[in-house]
Amino acid sequence: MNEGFFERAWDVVRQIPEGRVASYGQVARLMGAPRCARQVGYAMHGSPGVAGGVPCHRVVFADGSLAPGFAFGGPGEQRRMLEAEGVGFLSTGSVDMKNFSWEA
DNA sequence: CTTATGACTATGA
DNA sequence: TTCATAGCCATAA
Repeated sequence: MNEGFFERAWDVVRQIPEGRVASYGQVARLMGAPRCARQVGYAMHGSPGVAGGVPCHRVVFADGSLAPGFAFGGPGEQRRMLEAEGVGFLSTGSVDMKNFSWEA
């Protein structure tokens, strides 16, 4: 069951429930690599996308910020998708992790 | 084998 | 508060 590092990251992201967000460090920790947040982000870059079962749009920075410039069709697009799932945002433009951080 | 890169995070100015 | 830098580690060349 040992697949590549990337596929393991996708597997964790796949477990993120709708209307919830997780930070790269959180995903990295759940996959057994708490120091590999960067590699998780890189895995999202190489992810098959939401159509492939990897809701990379639910993965955000540790402070709730979104990935600038590398969103699906635009930085505002990712925020729009999260809002559509019920995720709340702060006036700072970051996700309200205080209430929507994935706990699992 | 070594070097370079990067959708991160923590810390300091 | 925002901006810059250092550290971390997997992948590619």
